[in-house]
Amino acid sequence: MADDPKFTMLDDARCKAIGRSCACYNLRRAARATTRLYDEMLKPSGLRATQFSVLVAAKLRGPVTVAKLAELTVTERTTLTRNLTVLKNKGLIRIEPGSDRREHLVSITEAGVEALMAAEPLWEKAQAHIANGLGENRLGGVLKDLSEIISLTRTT
Amino acid sequence: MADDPKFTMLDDARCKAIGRSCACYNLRRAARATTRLYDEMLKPSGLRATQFSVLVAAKLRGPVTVAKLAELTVTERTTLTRNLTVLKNKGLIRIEPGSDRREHLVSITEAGVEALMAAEPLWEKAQAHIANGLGENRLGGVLKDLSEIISLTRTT
DNA sequence: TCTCGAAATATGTATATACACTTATATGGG
DNA sequence: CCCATATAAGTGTATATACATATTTCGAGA
Repeated sequence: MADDPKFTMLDDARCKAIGRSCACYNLRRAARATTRLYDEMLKPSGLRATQFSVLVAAKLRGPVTVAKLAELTVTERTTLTRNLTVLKNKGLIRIEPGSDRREHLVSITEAGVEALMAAEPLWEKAQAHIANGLGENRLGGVLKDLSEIISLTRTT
Repeated sequence: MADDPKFTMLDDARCKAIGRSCACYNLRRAARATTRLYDEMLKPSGLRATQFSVLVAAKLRGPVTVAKLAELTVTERTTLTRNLTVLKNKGLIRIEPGSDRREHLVSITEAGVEALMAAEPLWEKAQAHIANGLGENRLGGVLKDLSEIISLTRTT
C-alpha cells in the first residue's frame, strides 16, 4: 500500500509538477504579464490592450453583429457586450439596430479609427519588446516557460 | 506620397496582420478558451482554474506572505488579495498575522487539501484534453495559432 | 522616546470574464 | 391572424485583474 499512487498524489513533487506543467496556469500567467506590458505601452493612446484588439476586429469586420464578433474573437458573447459598452461610452464604436431588429450592428467610429492610428506605433513597440525578449524583466521570467506551454497545447 | 506607409497604416491588410500577430491578443484569447475548458472540467470539485492554481501554490509554499505568493505566481499583489478572499470565505485557506504584524501568512487548510485532492484527477483530464488536442473544438481553433505566439514570445 | 519614512497589506474604482437568466424580436404552423 | 418556439442581445451576479490610494505596522535616527 505504501506504493499506492493515492498516497503520493499531492506531495510536494506532485504539486510542483502540476504548477510547472499546467497549460491553463501558464497561459493565464503569461497573458497577465503580457497584458500589463501592452497596457502600459498603449497608455498614451488611452486604449487598453483588450480595447485595441476589439477595435481592430470592429474596423476589419464591421458593421457586424455582436454574436458574429464574439465568435470571431473567441470571446463569450456576454463578455463582448460589456467590452463594447466601454468602447461605446468612449465614442469609439457605434451600435445600431440591423434590418432584423434583434441584431445590433457594431462598427468603428471616426474617433475609433483615430484612436487606432494613435495606438498603432505604440502597439508596434510593445510587440517588438516581446519579439526581442526585451520585456523579459517586466514579464517576471515567464517567457522561458512558453515553449513548455506550446508543447502541451500543440494539436499536431 | 502614395507610397508613404502612413497612408496604408490601417488598411485591412494591416489590421489583419495586427490581429494575427499580436502576442497579447493571442495569449489572452488562448487563456480565455483554455480557462473555459478547465473551469468546466473542474466544476465537480467546486474550484475554478485560478483557485486551483492558487491552492497548489499555497500548499507548496505556505505559510507564505501575500507579497511573496504574488511574486511566485506573477500576479499583482492586490489581485491576489481579492483571490485569497474568495478562498478564505470558502474555508480553503487560512490567513494569519505573522510575527511582523504587517505580514499576513497564507496557508492551505485541511478542507483546501481535500478540495485539491478532489480536483486533481479532473485537472489531469483537462490537461490531457489540451495535450492531446481533444479540446480543439471547444477552444475554437485557437491552438494552431500558439506556435506563432511562441515564435514571437521566445526570448532566445 | 518621538517622529518620519519605509514596508506590507487592504480598499476604491474600473475593466474583463463568464454562467444563468431575462427581454425583445422574428418566424413558422395552426 | 395568433401563438409556440427559436434567435439575438442584455442583465444579475460572481470572480479575476490591476492601478491609485489609504491604512497599519515597523524601524531608524533626532
